[in-house]
Amino acid sequence: MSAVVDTKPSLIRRPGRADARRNFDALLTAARATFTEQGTSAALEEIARRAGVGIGTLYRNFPTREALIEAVYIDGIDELVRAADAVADLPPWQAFETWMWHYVDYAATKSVLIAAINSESPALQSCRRAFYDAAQPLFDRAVAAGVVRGDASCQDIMRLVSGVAGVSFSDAAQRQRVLTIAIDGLRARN
Amino acid sequence: MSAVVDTKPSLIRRPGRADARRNFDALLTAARATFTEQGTSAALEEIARRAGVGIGTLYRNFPTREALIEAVYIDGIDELVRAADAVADLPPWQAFETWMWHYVDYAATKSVLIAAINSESPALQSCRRAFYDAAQPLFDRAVAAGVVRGDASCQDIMRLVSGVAGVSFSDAAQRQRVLTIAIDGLRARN
DNA sequence: GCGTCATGCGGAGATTGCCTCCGTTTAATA
DNA sequence: TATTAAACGGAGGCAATCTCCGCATGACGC
Repeated sequence: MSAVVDTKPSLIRRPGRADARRNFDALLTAARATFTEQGTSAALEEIARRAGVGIGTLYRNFPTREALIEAVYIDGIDELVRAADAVADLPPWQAFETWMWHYVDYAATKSVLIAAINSESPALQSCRRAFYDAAQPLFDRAVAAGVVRGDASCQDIMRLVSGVAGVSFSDAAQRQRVLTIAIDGLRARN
Repeated sequence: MSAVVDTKPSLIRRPGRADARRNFDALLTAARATFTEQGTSAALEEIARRAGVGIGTLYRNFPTREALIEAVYIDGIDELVRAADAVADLPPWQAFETWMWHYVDYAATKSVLIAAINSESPALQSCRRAFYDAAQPLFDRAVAAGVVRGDASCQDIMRLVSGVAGVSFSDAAQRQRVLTIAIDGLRARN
């Protein structure tokens, strides 16, 4: 039996050795910050520097820039999946809508990352699956209750919303307005 | 009075001298192809090589990578603006919808470019304006006829659709389905 | 504790792409 | 055809990417 393990359940596989894991996490944190500030073409050497490790360590953990971006992206999905539990006891439409807004916030900040990675990678595939598994029950319940249109799959809807969320709006009000139209359009016609 | 001018009316300013204009167009064509194949971080030297010009010529016409991407992007808007005329004599909803699908096709191929440019650049601003000027009449007519919901602006709707179009779908059928939901959601509730 | 060894570290250096600069070439005009 | 303003293009300096390998260190059995 293993002792107390890593804090995160995590969709990403972290290294086994303590120092390696420490560096891995530091890199991920530094990468998230740097990508957010400077975009996905930020210098990898700076990320290594910020993380306090050598460039060699960065490349050992993430052989390509894409692998690093992907890891940052995937890392963020965990919380989202967990957020699905938190809304489970709300009424169908409310649960669905609330979580959808969570998702919107996430997709907005991460759309830059999505654009920079090959979405066919196996790691991303399984990550997406975990994500849809979290979304599906909320969706099913809402459709069963007749509050969400049933002529589209859950996946369809997630893509629709993520697409809209990824657009760069001129101001927060417009973003709110457009997303409201999009989400509102998902309601079943009465 | 000037003699017969350039073929394109164009939102982009092309150089005056014949050889320069030839190179400018060749670069734009090469850039479009290369960016489509390899993404926006493709080697600029390769683009120059494909266009059959020196790297110096590329940089003279497009001082930064962003300027080149922007030019490719803007270049594509022209056709879209012209397509708005072609649908002018269809019935309101049909005109609106048909053009929207034109837009969808455009936005899908160009979403990668949008992500890579600073959308606050003045050239892009005025380009966007020309674009909205083409869209607005179609939208107004559709709203006046009561076939499109009036609680959103034309701009709101374009952003919504472009966002959805930019998502990478697993197959064409899903893309079709999701976009149909999005566009359908714009209809006025009966 | 202590030895051993597999695993991870990190930076020097080769490679590749970015961008500038300036001597040469060429289209336009009279 | 001569003049000249504009454009051409690639050599070269600089910066970032990525590999490689000798050194360091955490894990584990004793």
